[in-house]
Amino acid sequence: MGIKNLMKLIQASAPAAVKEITLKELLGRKVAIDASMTIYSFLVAVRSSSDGAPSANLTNEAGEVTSHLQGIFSRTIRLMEHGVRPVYVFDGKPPTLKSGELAKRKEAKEKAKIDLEAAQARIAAAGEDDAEAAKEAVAEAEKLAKRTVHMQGSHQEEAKHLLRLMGVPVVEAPCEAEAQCAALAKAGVVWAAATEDMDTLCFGTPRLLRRLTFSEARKLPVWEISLPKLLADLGLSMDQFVDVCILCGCDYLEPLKGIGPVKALERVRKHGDLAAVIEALREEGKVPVPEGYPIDEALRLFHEADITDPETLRGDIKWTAPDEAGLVEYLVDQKGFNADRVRNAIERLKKARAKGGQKRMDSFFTMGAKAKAAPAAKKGAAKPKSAAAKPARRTSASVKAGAAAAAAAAAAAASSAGTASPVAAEPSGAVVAAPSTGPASPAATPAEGPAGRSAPEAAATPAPVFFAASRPKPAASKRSSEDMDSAETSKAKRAK
DNA sequence: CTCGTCC
DNA sequence: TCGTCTGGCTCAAGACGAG
DNA sequence: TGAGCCGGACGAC
Repeated sequence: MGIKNLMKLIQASAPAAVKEITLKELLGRKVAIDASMTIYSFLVAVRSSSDGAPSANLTNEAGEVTSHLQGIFSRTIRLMEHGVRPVYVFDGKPPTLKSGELAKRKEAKEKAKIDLEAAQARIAAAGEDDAEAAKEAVAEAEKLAKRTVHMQGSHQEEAKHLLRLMGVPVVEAPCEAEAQCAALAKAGVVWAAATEDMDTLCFGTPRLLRRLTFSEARKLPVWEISLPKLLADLGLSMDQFVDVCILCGCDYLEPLKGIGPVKALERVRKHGDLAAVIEALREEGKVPVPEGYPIDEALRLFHEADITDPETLRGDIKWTAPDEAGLVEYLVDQKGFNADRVRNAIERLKKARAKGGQKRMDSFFTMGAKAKAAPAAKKGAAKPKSAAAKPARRTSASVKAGAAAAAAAAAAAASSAGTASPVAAEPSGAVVAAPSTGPASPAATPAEGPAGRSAPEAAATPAPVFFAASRPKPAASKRSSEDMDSAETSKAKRAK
């Protein structure tokens, strides 16, 4: 899943697009979560071992798997206790161009299954005689079992049922959940998409949250990746960014031998767009490009992804009171959960709902902007990717001097643009080069904050910092909606 | 903090 | 020679609380 | 499955 090595590329060439944030900063935020990935990770991780045997998922007495329910239940409550308002987005039908990728995964899974059976046979054969061999076989079976984890439709349906009982909104995407998450974020229906899948950036989410898992500060901080900032620092338009990602290797298209992230970026900067890059590669003849290499279709999947118009979902995305009796009946009676724990959790959930429901100060601004933007939203049918889009600026130096210089140049250019006006930092409104269904208009993307906010920060740093793990806090800058986010209530009071 | 439990 | 890509390898992918 | 690490291949300079 995702774009190969994209995170590395970002860390090398646009590190400032990634910000470490705490859960506190997500208070009151609506966040779209890819449900399938979440469920899958719970199925893999939530296991329990019993005396010597390889670990297995949690189950009720009837043998039905409950790991995903346990995981979703506790994580959702935990998030809501921090004031996060999660929306779970479920996959629909996968696009046909993905079938190659899916077939590959299926094959790998079947192989793992065969290996697993072999390992299990070895466990049995080793018996008590050879404790050493048995232990080894168990360890191997353990790993293989995780590789054979297969998510079933029933798991998804059960998760939906649980979430609905909890009063947490569920969205059923027509196709890929990632695309729907991005559309929701782009339209401002949610504040960000939370997923590990970097594809979501290609689908145009203005904000991507990674590592929104885990409890409190116990582990790693959450990463917020800003798309406008990323584009500015890379010096790419949205279209060009997608081009780079496709060249790096995505689920839809085999990557080209000899082209990695560095060359992908270099090439797109040099030639302007994907079609031109491919053409040049064919002419040069050094990198083999397959005959019917379907770049147009891959482009279409990203630019015109099959999604439900976020505006039609806006009204349904609500956090309602949990159905307490329903939850007890489902989790305790049907799935064998501990009654006390469930009741306790429900109490926490009810309290948590109140916390997340508090209106953020900036919601006022957001709504104002949206109201104005709405009429303008209906744009004409999507242009077939304007190849005419000028290659933003091609520094010939960057090709020569490598990523470091390129990043420096890009960062400098971006920050100077950014300080002039927060809006200008959003490159050409490319972020909202919406798919045909996309209702988003530039102004409807609320609080394109990160670009505006971190631009001054970058300007204040004379030399480019490549692994800026700990950057100084940005000084409070101009008042805009995003400043309210970080400054919270104290700022709000002063503003009064 | 580690380790065992959740179902 | 250096930078970049590749292929093989490994590991870990949850949340919680009792002690 | 992805992400980090590493020895080796290969092309650019």
